[in-house]
Amino acid sequence: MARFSRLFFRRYTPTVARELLGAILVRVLDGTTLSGRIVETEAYRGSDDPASHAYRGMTKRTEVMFGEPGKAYVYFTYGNHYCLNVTSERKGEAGATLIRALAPLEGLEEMQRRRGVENVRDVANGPGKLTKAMGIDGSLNGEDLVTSKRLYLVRGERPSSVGVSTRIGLSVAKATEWRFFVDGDEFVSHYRTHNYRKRAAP
DNA sequence: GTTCCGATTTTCT
DNA sequence: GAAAATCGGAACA
Repeated sequence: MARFSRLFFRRYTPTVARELLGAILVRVLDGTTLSGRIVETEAYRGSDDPASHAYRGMTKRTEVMFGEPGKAYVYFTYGNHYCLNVTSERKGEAGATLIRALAPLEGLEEMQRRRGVENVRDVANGPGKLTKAMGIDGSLNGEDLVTSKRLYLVRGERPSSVGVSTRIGLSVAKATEWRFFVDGDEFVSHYRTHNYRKRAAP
């Protein structure tokens, strides 16, 4: 189970976001291991990306987006949900990939319990859903995914076909196609309404 | 099946 | 004071 190196994350964010498809997100919680295959991501950058939290410069919240690549950026939104991102670009340059959906692997029953749903498809097919399923909250903001024992990423089989679309839930930069997903995967969110557009080369 | 709407609180202006 | 990288339930078809 090989992890990604720091250098993997120290690159152009849309590239990192696309190459994270197929990787396994692992959460170790109270001795239990929860994991899932990443099937949907979105890229956010800095001063050239109006949709990014980092667009107007560094604030307390966006500090980690400007820091060392390969760390967890966890933020709270809509008064209810946490979202998990992985930082990228070199130190000083803002960048993060939002993990939007997982295909559950290990610890499915525990994740179903945490989510309060039976249907496997509904366990982690959204950014707020997967953090709840895996017990990820603000205490993991800044966690180093390259070295952490409680939250990390391992390499997985890359999908043969990758879909591309605009990002979801934005009021600005609506035309930028920085959402990536495993083409045809049942665990991708908004699978009927946003799985359109051209496909990127594998 | 799709569309619409309210919840709830942090963050930044 | 407004908006928010969302979710789930209700209504409708």
